[in-house]
Amino acid sequence: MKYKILIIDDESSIINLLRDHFEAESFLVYTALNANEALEKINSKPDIILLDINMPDIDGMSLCMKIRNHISCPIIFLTARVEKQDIINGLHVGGDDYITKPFNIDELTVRVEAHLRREQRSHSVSDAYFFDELVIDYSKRTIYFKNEPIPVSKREFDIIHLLSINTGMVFDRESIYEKIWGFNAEGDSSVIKEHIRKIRSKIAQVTGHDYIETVWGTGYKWVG
Amino acid sequence: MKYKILIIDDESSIINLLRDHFEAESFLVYTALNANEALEKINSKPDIILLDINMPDIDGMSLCMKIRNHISCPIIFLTARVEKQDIINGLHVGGDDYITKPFNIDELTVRVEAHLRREQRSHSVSDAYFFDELVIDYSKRTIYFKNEPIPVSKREFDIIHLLSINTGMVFDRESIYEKIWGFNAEGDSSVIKEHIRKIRSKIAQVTGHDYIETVWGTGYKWVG
DNA sequence: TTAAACTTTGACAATATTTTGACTTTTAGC
DNA sequence: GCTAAAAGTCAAAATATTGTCAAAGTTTAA
Repeated sequence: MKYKILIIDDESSIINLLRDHFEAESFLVYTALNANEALEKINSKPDIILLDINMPDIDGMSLCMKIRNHISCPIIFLTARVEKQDIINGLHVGGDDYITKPFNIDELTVRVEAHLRREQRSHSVSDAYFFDELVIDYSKRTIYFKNEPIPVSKREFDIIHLLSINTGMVFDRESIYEKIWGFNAEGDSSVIKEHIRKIRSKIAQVTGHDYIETVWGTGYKWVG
Repeated sequence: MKYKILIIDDESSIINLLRDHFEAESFLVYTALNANEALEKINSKPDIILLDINMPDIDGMSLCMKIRNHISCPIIFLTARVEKQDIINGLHVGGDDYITKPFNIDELTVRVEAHLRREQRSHSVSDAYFFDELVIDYSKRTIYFKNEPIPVSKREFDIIHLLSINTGMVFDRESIYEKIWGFNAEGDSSVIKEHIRKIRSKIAQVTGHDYIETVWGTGYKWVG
């Protein structure tokens, strides 16, 4: 499986340089010259993102925030060497990284690979959640009750996944829709109602218990 | 910068195991074998705390409360698998987490890292307000008393939220109405009377205490 | 290519909440 | 104590949100 990398920079010379390099390293490369393009390309679910925060027309930090609302992969920031120290500190956050321009492309590659390895390690662990006899195995995308699988569809599993790894946290229909269908998906978040109904019916049929609680006026949450 | 982790457990074998592991992961490790030590070590301002709630001489929950009065970092509870369900539920309050013993150390590490990431990203100190046994968890939009949720409606929670994050500050009905319904909402701010009544009744029924004080001729304020 | 499974849609029913208004109680000042 | 303004109470009406169903559209797998 090829890793997907998204490169966001307003200088096409840099984009081309990086594209050539990472394609040669057999990455699947996506690129964006501006914020709008970047947010569109997010839907391709990249494994890692390179983001230039010095683009003249764009506030790199707020773009970063928007990206963070949709995806949690590592982001490596490309910054000018003259960047203020407080910005640099802000960037070095939670698994993210930065590298100053002009950069050594080998160093960049090493960092990218380190992040991907680390991400993979963290995903390979803790890949199932247990709620008594209900087991949600995220790597197999399967739910079990007393070791018997409960068949659910793709969308249904996506919703169960989102809610259950955030047990207790309330999601409104809009944000479930945005997170799973993609932020610029067109359509009506009221489909969620129907999916929730199916999920509840399938799980309750087997377990006799409703794991999804409606928070009236707000959304739904998983209760363990 | 190294992350600081405080490990509280009465079994020194577990302490040593965790110390070795987290030092190898380049954490700065602080440890405590009992409640007093724990409260002393709090002054080192750890970024995350691991707390065994099954210590024989110590009530883990009340220690947790005391810790909460000093610091608002995430706490991961180490619990026995046999712990009662209502305790488990209570632990999920305020963005905290729990892991059952015997635990997989990689899974523990992943959770620790996830919490540190989340904390950094959201910049938010803690998304919950603790007063004695009453906990208002803003991200979950839920109120708990002794770990039992008290159901409140959307508007009710909005009002509780506004008042409680500004404990002691008096709001007149007009300004509550403006802040929650929107400044150009048409309607009568006397609805607040009714909502306040419902809130008081719901909370008092469970806690026996009225957290909203009427300031006659002026408005209402939250009293902690 | 076809059949089955999945996803989406829209109308409507079922529920829960919010608001209203008439009424009672409490309060501060006279 | 008396009074007027402020706050509290209650139940019914109005409104908003969520649940359900069947049918149509779409994708997937054999």
